[in-house]
Amino acid sequence: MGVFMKKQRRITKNREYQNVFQQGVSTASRGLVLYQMANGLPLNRTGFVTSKKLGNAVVRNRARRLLREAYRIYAGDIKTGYDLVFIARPSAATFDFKQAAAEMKRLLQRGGLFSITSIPQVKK
RNA sequence: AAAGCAGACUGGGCAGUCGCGGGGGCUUUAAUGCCUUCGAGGAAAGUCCGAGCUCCAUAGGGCAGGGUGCUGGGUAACCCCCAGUGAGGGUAACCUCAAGGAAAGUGCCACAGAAAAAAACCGCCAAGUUAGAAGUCGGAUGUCAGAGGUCGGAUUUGGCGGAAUCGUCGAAAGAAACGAUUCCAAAUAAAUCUGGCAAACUGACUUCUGACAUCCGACCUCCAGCUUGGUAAGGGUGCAACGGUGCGGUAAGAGCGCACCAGCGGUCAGGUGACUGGCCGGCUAGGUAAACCCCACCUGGAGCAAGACCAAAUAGGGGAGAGUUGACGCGGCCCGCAGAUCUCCCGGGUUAGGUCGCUAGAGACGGCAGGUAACUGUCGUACCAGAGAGAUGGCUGCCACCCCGUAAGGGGAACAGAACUCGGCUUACAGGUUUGCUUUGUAU
Repeated sequence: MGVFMKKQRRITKNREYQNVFQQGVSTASRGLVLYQMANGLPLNRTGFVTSKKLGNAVVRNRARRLLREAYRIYAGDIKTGYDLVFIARPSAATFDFKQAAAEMKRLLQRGGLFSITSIPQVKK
């Protein structure tokens, strides 16, 4: 469980982000945008984008942390081999943890990323 | 107790659980895994000053440019801090100040106002001049009133008055004051002679006095205009008007004189100094230097994406020596440095790929000593974030705080996130704790 947020599992290069944005598939909800693209690797990599439209540095840091925690809930239930980029839209600045988790679950479902055997549950 | 002033501190706590980044240890070739430990702020913010550090020439000389600007101290340094001085504000505690030079020069001072620097618009005063008015005095003429005098003729004397000439005056025209001569006339006076009855009213003439009118002259006063000069007391304008107030003084005024005050210069005393106080002096100098400028002091540029090393790909260079020209470059210019080209030697540069820089420090905490203080010295203690698409978080429970509600309960909780490191400044900030002081009120 503890390996899902390590550095190898993160997208770090600007070039990789540009690849996902240009070649990936996007899904959007009121507070989030998800870009997904198969990466050909035996693991998933994630990136979280919080632009200055959200607010000051404190607001951006909190949004990114909430998204990371929310992703941690579902990481074990997702198909492998994808690069995922979550972008926070301005309304995400006021999210609490439950709202962030619900939004992410909807996006992952609409992107068809949950494994067939998994039954997604919001964990305590 | 209320209101206020100046500081200091704090910025939810505890527990459980799941995570993240760094260090250390164990295992492992490595990865992985396990254990342990550390992990946001008073402003981490704005990036406004000052430094360290790095590269450019070792950061050098001159000019230009920039900065600072009461004094003394502190500091690695400062546009910072401390203690003072001065000015302004506040009843006070206390607060504020870009606070050198305006008799070095130049400029500017909107509108208004005569005038914005060495000023005369109004006003005030004097003299001259023109015209007018009133008054007083004198003269001439006329009228009126009152009082008085005179009234035939001749002669003599005196002589009012008038004319002419001459002299005096004047350049002259002329004037007519004085003198002389001549002539005219003679109201009338006196004397003598003589005539007549000679009176009164009226009348005529004349003298004096008064009043009135007109004219002339002189003086004085008033008013108006003009000219010349004096005057900065007053008016009005303005942020500001050529020191202020008072008394004297003057034609009117004025530092023209004096007293006090402000300011200036000198001197003495105190203070390291800014400055303060006393005395003396001559009497006056507008403001503006965040206008140019002058003076004193300081000041090279770029910045951790600095910069150093490594790796792969691509395929360009670098160093040393000589050296015309001095193009390009080093910081805006000059000097200077460096330098086109040739010879020799060597392996580099670019690309946000990696590693280092990169967290032991002008540091933190505590004690002691020095100092009013800023701060400094010394001793002790501990090691206290270090990422790189960027860690420091999620969930749950209890307690504490604030708001709503009778209650159960519900809701809220500021400003804000390290990015090479320090010292400052500025700005933002819910609530809470605390120290000293001031004013007012109450009680004793």
